[in-house]
Amino acid sequence: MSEKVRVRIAPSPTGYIHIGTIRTALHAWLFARQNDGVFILRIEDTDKKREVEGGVKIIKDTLEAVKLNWDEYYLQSERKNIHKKWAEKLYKKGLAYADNVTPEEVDAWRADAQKKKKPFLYRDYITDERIVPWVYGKNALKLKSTPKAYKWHDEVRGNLSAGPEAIDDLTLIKSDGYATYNFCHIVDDYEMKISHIFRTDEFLSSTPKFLNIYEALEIGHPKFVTLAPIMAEGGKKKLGKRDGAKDALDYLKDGVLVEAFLNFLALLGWNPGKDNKQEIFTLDELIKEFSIEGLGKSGANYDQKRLEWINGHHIRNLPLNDLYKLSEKFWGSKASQPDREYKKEVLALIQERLKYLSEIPELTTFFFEEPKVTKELLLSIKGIEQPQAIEFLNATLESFCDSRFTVEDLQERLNRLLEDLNTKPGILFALIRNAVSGSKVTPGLAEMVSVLGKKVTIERLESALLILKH
RNA sequence: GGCCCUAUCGUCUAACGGUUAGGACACCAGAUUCUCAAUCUGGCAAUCCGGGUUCGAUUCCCGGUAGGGUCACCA
Repeated sequence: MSEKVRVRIAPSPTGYIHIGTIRTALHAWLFARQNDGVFILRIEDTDKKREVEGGVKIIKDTLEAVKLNWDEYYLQSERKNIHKKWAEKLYKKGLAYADNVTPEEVDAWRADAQKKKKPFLYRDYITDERIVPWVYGKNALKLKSTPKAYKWHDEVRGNLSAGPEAIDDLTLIKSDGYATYNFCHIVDDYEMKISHIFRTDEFLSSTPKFLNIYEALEIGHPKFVTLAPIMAEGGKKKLGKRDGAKDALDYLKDGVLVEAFLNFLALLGWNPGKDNKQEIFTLDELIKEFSIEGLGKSGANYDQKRLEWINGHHIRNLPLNDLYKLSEKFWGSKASQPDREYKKEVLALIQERLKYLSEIPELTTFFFEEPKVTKELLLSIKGIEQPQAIEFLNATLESFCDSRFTVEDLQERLNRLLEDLNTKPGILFALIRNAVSGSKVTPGLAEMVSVLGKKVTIERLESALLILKH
């Protein structure tokens, strides 16, 4: 009784892909991979007016970038004749019709319904006199609906139902010959033997209309897996492009790791259950743990802070070499000359501080260029005066001169300086930090100085002394 | 407005009639012989409201309320 799992993601090429689409795709993909099933990419490009140039490529590039590989690919517009064939079947059976109603008239009907505070149902307004022969490519074909109540099951929402008032005459084939989504997704899902439809909330209320079409077509339907919507941050609205839903690719450009991104999205509306409190998942773990039972019914807010936390975890969990590979396009222009070994050492120092790879330049500037050190900065440490600062830096210089610049050796010398100078790390270390980096925020002092190297460190200490003396 | 869906800490969520309502993010405090992080420890903090059913409701039912969705020759 175990039918082959075949799922699809069906985006339309209308621009960039936002995280809601990726989340739906991810859940479907995880389900397919877990069950040794098939993940299908079907481009829903039957609305030629809304289609944007390069839209298909954007979809493919985005899915590839987030590692959601597909096993089969279809362009819906190429299936025009198949949709036509199924539509003709309905037409011949008298279950579909064309009419001579103008768009203006429909608008007027709609306005009328609105005025009467009633839902607009086409079937309430259309009359037999308006029916005309259907000419493919010339006029539109509509379903002659059969109003009735429906009960159905949703894998996430449970048992659902709707009354006959939810049923209406949907357009099946547009006058340009292309099928509408409402019609062709049903035909295509059937022909492609889709087992589960992963989709979001917005299709819930049209499900009875779809059931009406399935029935007219005399075919069964896949299982419905209706995901909760993703809500805009802080807001109570469904997250959409207009609410600032970002291009999924933007996250990657900001240095969100793909695995972190998928980890974050997978957890939006899904959790591994009561016995598993895991929050950080690798992709393989997600495939293993994912389950339809773990999907939630209520809308989830998109939480940037949570994404940052998850991304930080994934960054820290990465072996240095892997992180370096991923980091390559994030280094600033000033870091172009130095060799990769040096950059790796720098990276190791900031690995546990990174939330986004895009933070690399700002955290590492002083490793690659002369810092701007000012007298004010050097004397900004409370509890230190100019003469003392000069004394401290001189002592440090003297001590560092014959150091081998290993972290251990430097740490020892720093500790000895604390004793010799009878001061606290909060003062001495801060002074050296400022002198060497021009920054108040850096990695650990000994580690940082070790990576900077003897030559650079000595130079910077000397130049800081000069600044102080003026 | 009709219809459909949803409702637990600020946020993501666990609980499938019996728990001191658990975890995580965020926030706050402390620890980590230096800053910022990271890490560890501790703290703050929730069942939308009103009725039922039941010995017992976060959980089941009904009604409110709130939010979302939908009512296209868009998907």
